[in-house]
Amino acid sequence: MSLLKPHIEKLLGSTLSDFEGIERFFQPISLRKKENLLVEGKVCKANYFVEHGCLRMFFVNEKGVEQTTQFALEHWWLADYASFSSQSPSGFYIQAVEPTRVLSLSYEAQEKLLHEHPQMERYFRLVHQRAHAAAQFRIRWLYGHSKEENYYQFVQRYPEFVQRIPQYLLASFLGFTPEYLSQLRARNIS
Amino acid sequence: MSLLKPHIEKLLGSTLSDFEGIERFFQPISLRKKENLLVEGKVCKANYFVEHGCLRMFFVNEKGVEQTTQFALEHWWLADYASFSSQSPSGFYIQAVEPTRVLSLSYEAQEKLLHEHPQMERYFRLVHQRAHAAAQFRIRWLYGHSKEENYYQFVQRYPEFVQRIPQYLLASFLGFTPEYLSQLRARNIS
DNA sequence: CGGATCGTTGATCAACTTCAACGGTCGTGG
DNA sequence: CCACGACCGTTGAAGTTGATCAACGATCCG
Repeated sequence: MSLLKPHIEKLLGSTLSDFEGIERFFQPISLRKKENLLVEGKVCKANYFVEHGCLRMFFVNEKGVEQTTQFALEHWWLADYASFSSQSPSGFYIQAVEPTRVLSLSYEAQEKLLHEHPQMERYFRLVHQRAHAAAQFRIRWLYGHSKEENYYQFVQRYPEFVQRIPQYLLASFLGFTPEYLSQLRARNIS
Repeated sequence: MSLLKPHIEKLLGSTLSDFEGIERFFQPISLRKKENLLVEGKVCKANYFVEHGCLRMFFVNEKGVEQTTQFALEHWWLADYASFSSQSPSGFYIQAVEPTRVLSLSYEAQEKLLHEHPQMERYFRLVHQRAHAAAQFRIRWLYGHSKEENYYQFVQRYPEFVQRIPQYLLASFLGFTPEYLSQLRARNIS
């Protein structure tokens, strides 16, 4: 419970007097590597705040290959928001990349939290606005460059993260095959 | 001013008694075809709600080609939220695809609106949550299929919209060249 | 030790781009 | 109202990018 309070305070720009009243809506969950928080076909019952570790969101395409669409590190919220909002079945998986600790805010808990603490509407408005901005940036990035350029830019921008995850996940996230990633790496060990 | 009130009421699930108090923060703007609301290098000063017509967001890549990343039709909000949130220069353009009428909510006006009408925090939280969900869906869609499949699915899903916009914009949005789109069409007039 | 998982390498192949050229249409100025 | 130019869509040839498939080596973990 060490990261959430400062995160809320940072976004709201004020110190929280009643964090206990907010905290009680969250449930901590510890995940082992490769453990799932959500599987395809199930409803995304909660919104997850990463306290420690790393989550990824992926789907399985028609060829049976996992396609990673998103990672979430410390401080980030993750859920399938289409599924979460309407409490309908999801087409995604959410899985721990490494041992991970999250705070889970269930759909019902979030409703009650927002009702009892209306200032949290503002917090989540800002969280989603930021995520929306990040998505716009991401889409631009996907359009703007070849896959090779994408790779180099990503490595340059997030070198520590590239160290942290296996290569096949990086390839999956960048939208190409592990074989192609190997070729890029081979070319560049110059 | 006909679309905004029902949209707010729909998301908040209640009727608005004081719409006049909200309305006054918005400024209507009429745009001719190809007129710009935002150009690269300028700050995205407002958040735009489309009343009638169609906007597109695009950037110019290093080859000088316009890449369309987003369209906004009636009921949709559009802004470069990274630029808007921090009032810093944008890397995007926002342009009218056809004669378009928007309601503009400037950054300062939005701040005041949210301060005076805190229930609007909930409204914008829901707007951004939906947009975030749409972005997740969009990213999945970009990853999931070849460009050819993307084209067919898009035409099937939004046939009326495909009629409405020129082909070179559709190609730009789908992430390929107008020439390739021509080939796809030629193949498929079967 | 043995099997599964991960990364690598190379050959072949399909998807898509690029470039160049052409025809139609639309709108604007004369 | 016509003519011209700009813009848009089309076609085809050649070139690139990245996928696929198959085989192999290394490493990790039981």
